[in-house]
Amino acid sequence: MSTATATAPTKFEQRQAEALDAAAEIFARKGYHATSTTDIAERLNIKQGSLYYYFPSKEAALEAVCLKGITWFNSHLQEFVDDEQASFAQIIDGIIDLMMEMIDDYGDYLTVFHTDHRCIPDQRRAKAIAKHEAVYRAHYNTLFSRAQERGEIGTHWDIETAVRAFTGLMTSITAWYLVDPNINRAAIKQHYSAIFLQGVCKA
Amino acid sequence: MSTATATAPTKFEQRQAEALDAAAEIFARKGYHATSTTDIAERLNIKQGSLYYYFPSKEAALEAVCLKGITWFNSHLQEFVDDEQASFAQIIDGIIDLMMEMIDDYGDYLTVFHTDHRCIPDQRRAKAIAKHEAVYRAHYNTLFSRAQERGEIGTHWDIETAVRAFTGLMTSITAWYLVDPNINRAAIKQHYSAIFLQGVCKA
DNA sequence: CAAAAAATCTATAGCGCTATAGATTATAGC
DNA sequence: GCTATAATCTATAGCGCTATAGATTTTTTG
Repeated sequence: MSTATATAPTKFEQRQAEALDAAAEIFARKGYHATSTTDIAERLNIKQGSLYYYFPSKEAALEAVCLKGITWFNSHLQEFVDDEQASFAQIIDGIIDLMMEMIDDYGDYLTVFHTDHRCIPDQRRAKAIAKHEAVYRAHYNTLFSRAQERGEIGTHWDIETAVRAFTGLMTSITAWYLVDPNINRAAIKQHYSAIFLQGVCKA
Repeated sequence: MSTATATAPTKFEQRQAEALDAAAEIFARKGYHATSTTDIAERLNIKQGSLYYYFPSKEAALEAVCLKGITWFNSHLQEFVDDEQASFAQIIDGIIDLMMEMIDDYGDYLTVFHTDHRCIPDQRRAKAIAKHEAVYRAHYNTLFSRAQERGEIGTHWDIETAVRAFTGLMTSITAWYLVDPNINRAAIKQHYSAIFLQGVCKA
């Protein structure tokens, strides 16, 4: 019974996850370099040195935060790739929803990934993050290429440009939403979806 | 002749501008907190301490960089506000051009503003930057409201949402362009302009 | 409850960085 | 060319931060 694949998290793992949350929260608020390990420890009501029971280094914590964020997003993006029935419009709406859900539930992780993933030294980032970034781009490419083949995106569109434009819009949702979480979700979704779909699908 | 308004820059001012360029360059590459004053000094071929002949502090340098960037952009945005003849489509194309020009000529300043302006402590940022950010938003609001009054933007659009979406697209141009400066300017301009104009103007 | 393991604390070594002060070299003005 | 001013250098004080080591407290387990 102990060798089951999805074993319940140990107490250590739970606490480690709390530490990760704390790190994400403070990194998101102050930026990686501007947060001290003391800041994170205070958030957990422990002393600075005790943090190192859960992480070998501040940098490892950043890496873990970035990894958790992009892994979560990729796994959900995968679901759209797997569902070959959905229309492009449904997919776009779905991804916008997904992004908003991520902002609600993992906003700090998202922020940290966006603003600080380049603080991870190149060599480590190549190992830890680059693979996931490639997956993320591949998923978008698959979805957009498929739409183009089906005639849902004009043939004159360069897929990479369309993907860039879409992710740019996604990022601006993030920036907005994080500043004012009371914003009208439905309105954002409707407008952004309209902008993108009408821009890319018609003409 | 010495009291003329636009007096030629003194040697000191020239060198100070060089120091600003160096700071912008390194800040843009490594981020504010990750760059040391030694890094900046080396770029200028002087010793670390000598920097303080041109700036009272590292933070003041950051503030100056951010200020120069946003001031440049605002002054050019002003030109669009002043030109009441231009169509919305012309304005959007013009702003995209403007952004690309800024990326070419002041890319580092733009990057630093985007990624590090929040490193300026709140109190100082309120004094130094906030005013310019308000101008920037006001200009966009003016341009977009005017377009809506003229029927160039659908009446169901919330101006602020449209502005956000547009600036989000602008930011993604920046991110892209900075990674690969050899990209096809004309193609980007055409596609982004199309996405936005068709999304906002029709329907 | 006793012993073992886990979690946290205390204290500090050691590093790198910012900013300053005073000395030094280069430049400009007469 | 001499003097004054500008520009840069050298040296360092002093701070805050990361990471480690060993002591200590808390929790688990038999």
